[in-house]
Amino acid sequence: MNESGRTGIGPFPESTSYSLHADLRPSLGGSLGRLHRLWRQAINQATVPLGLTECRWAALVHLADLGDGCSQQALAHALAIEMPSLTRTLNQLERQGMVQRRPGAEDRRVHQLWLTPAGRDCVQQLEVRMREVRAAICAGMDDDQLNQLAALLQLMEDNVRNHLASAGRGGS
Amino acid sequence: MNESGRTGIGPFPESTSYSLHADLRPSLGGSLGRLHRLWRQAINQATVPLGLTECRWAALVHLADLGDGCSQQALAHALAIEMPSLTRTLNQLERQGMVQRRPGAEDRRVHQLWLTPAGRDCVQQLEVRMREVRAAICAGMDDDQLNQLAALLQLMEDNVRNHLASAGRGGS
DNA sequence: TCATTGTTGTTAGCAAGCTAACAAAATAGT
DNA sequence: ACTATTTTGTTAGCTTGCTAACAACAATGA
Repeated sequence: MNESGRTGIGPFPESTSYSLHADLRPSLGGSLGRLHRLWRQAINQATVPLGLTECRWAALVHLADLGDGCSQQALAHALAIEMPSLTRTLNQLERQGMVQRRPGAEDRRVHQLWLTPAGRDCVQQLEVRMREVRAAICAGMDDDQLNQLAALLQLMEDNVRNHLASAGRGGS
Repeated sequence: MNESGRTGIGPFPESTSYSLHADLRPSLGGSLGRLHRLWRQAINQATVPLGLTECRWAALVHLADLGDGCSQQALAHALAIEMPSLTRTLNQLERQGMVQRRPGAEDRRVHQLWLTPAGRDCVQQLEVRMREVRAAICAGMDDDQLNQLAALLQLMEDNVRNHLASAGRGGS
């Protein structure tokens, strides 16, 4: 079962040396992607027993955060995904009895979202498990480093959004 | 067209305040996912004119890095994706005339991978464009910060891999 | 009032990750 | 030498991101 004793996965040398602005190979984006995939895998491992996958637990947790009665639009924005992706996820969650869509009283276009008691239960369990995974993943990092990481990620996110916006309007 | 003048996308307050280890809401993983999606979007914008999408340009660039003649196994590992995902990507690249599979001389199971001249051309253009995107995204960050970021990402990646390994063996 | 435009959500279908199950070749064990 | 296991790659089919096109409702304006 591949017991090579290294941190890495296979029998390959871990050629993950990052370089500076100047001479870099294009690995930072790749690093992000890898970490994201691995993280998802870890959370899936912890949440599959609850009958949830990444997009479903993420939707539940963010919904709990936004509060009952919020629109799908708002939830999609919080998750930074597009509406059709959310539609599908909510269909699944509704079928599982975690979430309810109710027609909006004011504006009959919107579907207001409500956590069911089962959904609320689930969120509680989720938070416990996610805290565990996160603790494991952030092992060896102190609060300072976490804050720096968060700040850098935020800065980069802002930068990409700006870049996308300007390039989208005809900046080549 | 939603010109609210903020960095964010919509008319929503940007509630992205990160907290410390202790009291956090589970947003760091989400932040990673968002950044990864946005980054991909930016690169896609720049590389679609070349007839490439994320997984294809990533494969090309890593193949160029590993050198001609490497196995699919090795490339899959470098990309941190599974073999079936790579198989599909390589089928596309082969159809596009960027890459060639050749039967391995020593071990007839392996397919050795070779960049065609067209593929090599493409990699060169890719590197230029990716450098641009990357420069935009890393605006306002100095080498120190980039190094710290890379180190933190690497640490977290190692942590996840360890966590996955131990949880996989029954550490749950 | 009635037509035009914008917003919310849906359906349909593509992209690219994954696991499971397999064939073919190499390697190990008896 | 012959069987059993491991490794490499493939196919099939699921998940969850996306865009495009649409229906239903709201808001705006002649």
